[in-house]
Amino acid sequence: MSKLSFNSLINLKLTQESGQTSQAPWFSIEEKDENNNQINSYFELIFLKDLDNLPILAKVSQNSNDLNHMKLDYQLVSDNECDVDFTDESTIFTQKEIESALTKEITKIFNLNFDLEKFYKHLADTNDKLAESIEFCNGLRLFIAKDKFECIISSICSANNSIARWTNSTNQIKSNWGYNKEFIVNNQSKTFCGFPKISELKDKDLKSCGVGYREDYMKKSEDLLLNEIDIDEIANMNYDEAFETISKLPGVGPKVADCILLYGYGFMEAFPSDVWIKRIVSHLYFDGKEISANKTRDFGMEHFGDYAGYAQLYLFHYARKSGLMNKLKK
DNA sequence: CATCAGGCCCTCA
DNA sequence: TGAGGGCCTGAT
Repeated sequence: MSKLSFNSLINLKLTQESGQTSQAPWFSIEEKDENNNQINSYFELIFLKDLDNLPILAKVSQNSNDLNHMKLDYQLVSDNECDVDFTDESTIFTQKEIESALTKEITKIFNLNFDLEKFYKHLADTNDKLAESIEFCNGLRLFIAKDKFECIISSICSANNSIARWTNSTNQIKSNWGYNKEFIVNNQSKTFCGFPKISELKDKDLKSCGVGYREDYMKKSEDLLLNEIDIDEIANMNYDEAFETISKLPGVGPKVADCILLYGYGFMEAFPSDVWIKRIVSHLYFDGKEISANKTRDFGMEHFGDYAGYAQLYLFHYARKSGLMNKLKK
């Protein structure tokens, strides 16, 4: 077992299960430690871009009463055990290289470099209405996409859709056409799937995965991403440029664009405004007077600045946990 | 059997 | 520039 660990404030379970749209929650198991504290573990197949897209199964786990620590273990594809065997000849990278790249990737995915305490202090100092959300959201972090293309396709899929159907569709796309690999997890065999590359999804029957009319949007977006728009180049743009560029994709309106920019690229100033954020913002900041989605977006970006992405995440979760959401239901 | 879901696109003032 | 109707499909 490896000894990799992280020492930032994070509520792993909350972050995984708060319904963020960049990706479906990872495969999870719950265990108890010797003191009967709950330990939450999450598994996912990660591709290390810095190491020729080396596939690796990551396991992050956390003791539920210690939100300042998180543990990281991993398995290579060639292994069937939880311990890594670096004598395998198929492994052309050193243990150090792998662990360094994996640590970097996990840090990105769980947004561990973001200073949560500073964000909380900012809310308290400015006496923002969102300050009371901290009690419901302590340790909640953005769950950043591990694959930009996956984020784009699944975000297009999320529009006018239910979470259950959205999760189902993306999982089917992965298991049908993505890289599949079996691992032994918790003493049983389990298949993990990566998301297909752009070219691999080109001529596939996406409708069979239940995406409905969105298939058209996805196909045309794939064409653009293969021929005109460089998916990685967007990361080098400023927010406005990136928003304009990603909005060229069919099926990508303002809300989906901001989701992709926030969760796929880490643009923290994005404020994805769906119908719920609209209702919550109207209630909390406009005295209940209903405002449009566009105006909600303008307000969020102006009011929260570089904290807009986190503010949106906290607003949503706060409303859900405090009962406000039920109250605003129409 | 209707209605609706964590929007987008298109049309028409 | 913005308001409003239609839309795949599975769940309820």
